[in-house]
Amino acid sequence: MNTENVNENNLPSNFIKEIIDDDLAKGRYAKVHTRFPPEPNGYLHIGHAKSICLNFGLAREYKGLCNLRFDDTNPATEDVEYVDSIMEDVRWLGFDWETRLFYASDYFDNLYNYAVQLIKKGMAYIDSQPSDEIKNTRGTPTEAGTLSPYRNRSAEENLDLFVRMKNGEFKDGELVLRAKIDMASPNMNMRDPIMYRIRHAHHHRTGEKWCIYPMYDYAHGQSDSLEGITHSICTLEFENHRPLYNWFVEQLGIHHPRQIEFARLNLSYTIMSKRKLLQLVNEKIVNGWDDPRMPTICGLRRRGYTPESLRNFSERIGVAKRDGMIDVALLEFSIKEDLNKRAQRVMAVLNPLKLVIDNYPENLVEELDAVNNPEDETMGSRKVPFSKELYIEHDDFRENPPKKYFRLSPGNEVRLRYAYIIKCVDVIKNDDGSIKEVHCTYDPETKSGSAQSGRKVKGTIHWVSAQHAIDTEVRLYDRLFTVEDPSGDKEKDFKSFINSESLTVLNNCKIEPFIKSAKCGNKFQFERLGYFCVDSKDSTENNLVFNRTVPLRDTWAKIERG
RNA sequence: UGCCGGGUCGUCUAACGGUAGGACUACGCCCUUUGGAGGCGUCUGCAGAGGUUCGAAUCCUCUCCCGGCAGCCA
Repeated sequence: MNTENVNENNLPSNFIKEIIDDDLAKGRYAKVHTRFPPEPNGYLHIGHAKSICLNFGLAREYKGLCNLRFDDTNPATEDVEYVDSIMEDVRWLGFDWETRLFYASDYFDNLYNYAVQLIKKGMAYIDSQPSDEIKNTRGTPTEAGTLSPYRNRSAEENLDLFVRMKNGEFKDGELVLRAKIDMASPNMNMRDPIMYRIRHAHHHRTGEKWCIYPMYDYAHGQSDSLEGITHSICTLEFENHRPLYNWFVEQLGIHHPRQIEFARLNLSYTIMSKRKLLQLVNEKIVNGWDDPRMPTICGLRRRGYTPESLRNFSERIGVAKRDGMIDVALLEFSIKEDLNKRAQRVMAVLNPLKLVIDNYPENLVEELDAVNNPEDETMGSRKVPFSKELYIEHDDFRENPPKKYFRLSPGNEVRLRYAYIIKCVDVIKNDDGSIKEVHCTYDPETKSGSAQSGRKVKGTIHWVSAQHAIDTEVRLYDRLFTVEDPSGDKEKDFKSFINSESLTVLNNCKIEPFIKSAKCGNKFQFERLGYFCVDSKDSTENNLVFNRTVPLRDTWAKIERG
C-alpha cells in the first residue's frame, strides 16, 4: 500500500475525502455530516452496503455524524416492511445512527412551506396540463421544450390552487406544482421540474394527512438542508440533478449541502437492480429476499457473510466516478479471509463413502485430538471419535487414480486427518459396478502426535466415524448467473442467464459429533471443503441445515481441469 | 447530431509536473497432518495523436470509445 496515500486512520484516500478535506480547510463546513437515504421500497443489497459503509465510514473517520433517513415521498411503492428490514441491515453491518432516525415525511410541513415561499417569489407555478401534455412539451435532449400556457399565473392564483391542492379539492393528476426555471435548458432536469403531485394515497407514516407528495428532486435537497447535512453523497445517475439540487437551496436561501456523486457497485455474475431482484422473488426463481444466492444484505447474512467481511470488501473496492464491474472473487476473498481467522474447524463428509479398517479392533473407539483453528491457538482443541467404520468423501477415492492424485486409491497410502495412515487393500462394488465400500488397513504406529507420526504421505483426507456421525442437510450455492453481466445483453433478458445449478441440496451428509452444539448462524470450516453456516431459517434442534458460504480454494480441481 | 460525466494491468484502485504502485485474479515455486491458509516470485497497464515542459498518467488541443439524461419513480 502506498503510505503517502493513507491517512492517520490507515484508510486509503479517495476523491470524496479530498473534496471534504478541501471544504474543511477552506471553512465551507466546520464538520462532516452525512446521511444514508434509502427509499423503503425494497430490501438493501450489497450496493447499498457500499453506500452505507461510505456514509457512516466517512462520518466515523472525520468524527462527524451520519443520519439514517428514509426517503419516503412515494406512498405508492413504499412500505413499513422495508423500513424494518433496512434498519436491521444497517445495524447488522455495524453502524449506528443513534438518535438520528429521520424520514423525508418528517419534513412534509417544512417542504410545503418552502413551496409556498417559492410560489410567492414567482419561482413556482401550478400547471393544469395533463401529464401527457407535460411530457410532450418537455422537448428532447436536443430540442428545447415549450412553455406551459399556465406558466404565468399570478402568485395569488398559484397559491390559491396550491392550498386547494393540499386540501384535496382535486383528483390525482389534475394539477401539479412546477418550479419555474428554464424550458430551454440543455439539462432536462431544469425544464420546469415537477415539485408536487397529487396522490390520494395512504402513507405508511403520515396516513391520510396529505394528498400531495413532493418529488425526489424537491424533497431530497431540502431534507438534507434541514438536517444540516454537509456532504450529500449519491450515485452517478444524479449528477445531472445537481444543478437542480443547488437551485432549490439557493432560491430558498437555506443551508447548502454539497452533493457528490460516485459510481454504484456492479458485481460480476449478479444483478443489483431492485426491480430485477423483486422479479426473482415474485417469480419464485429464488426463495425470497433472503435466499442465500441473493446479493441482498439479508441474503448474504444467511449465506454466512460477516459484517466485517462486507466492510472490508467495501473498503477494498474503493470509491471513484468511473463505473465498472467488481470481480465477485474479491467478495469471496473478503469472506474467506475473515472466516479463515475465526471459523471453528470441523470434519464433514458431503458425499459419504464407507471405509472399513480391516485390522482395527471391532469395538474400539478412540478419542483423537483435533485442532479447532490452526490460525488461532486460543481456540484450543476438541476430541473426535475414531472407530473401525468411517465415512470419507467420495471424491477422495479413485479406483484408477490420475497423475498427481494424492488421495486414496488401491494399494495407496493416505493420512486420515488427526488419525492414522491407512492403505487401501480392497474395493467392494455394488451390482451396478459403483463403489460400495473401501477396505483399508491402518498402521498403529502412525497415530497423529505419536513418535512415528512424522512419516510422510502425499495426501491427507478428512473422515467421520460412521457410528458417531450426525446426519445433516447441506446446501451448496453457486453463482446465480452464468455470465458476468446478466443485465448487459440488449437482446436477451437477464433471466435467460440464470444458472440452473445455483443450488444443490445434499441430504446425506455426515458430520463429526462436535457439530451438535452448533447454533443458528454459527460458522464453520468443513476441513478441505469450505465455509459453512447453520441456516437460520430451516434448521431445527434435531435437523441441522448448513449453507455453504464459499468453497475453499480447490487446487486439485484446478489441476484436473488442466 | 444537445448537455453532463468517465477512460491507468484481466478486474478494482493509487499517483495531484519528478522511478506507474497496491489488492484481487491467473501462473510458477516454497511450505503444509486442510491440494486450505501462509510466504516468495512472474505476467500484464497510462485509449490515440499532437502540443507545453529539463521532465506529462497528471496541464492544453483534437480524435476515438464508454456511461447517464426526455417518470406526476428514486
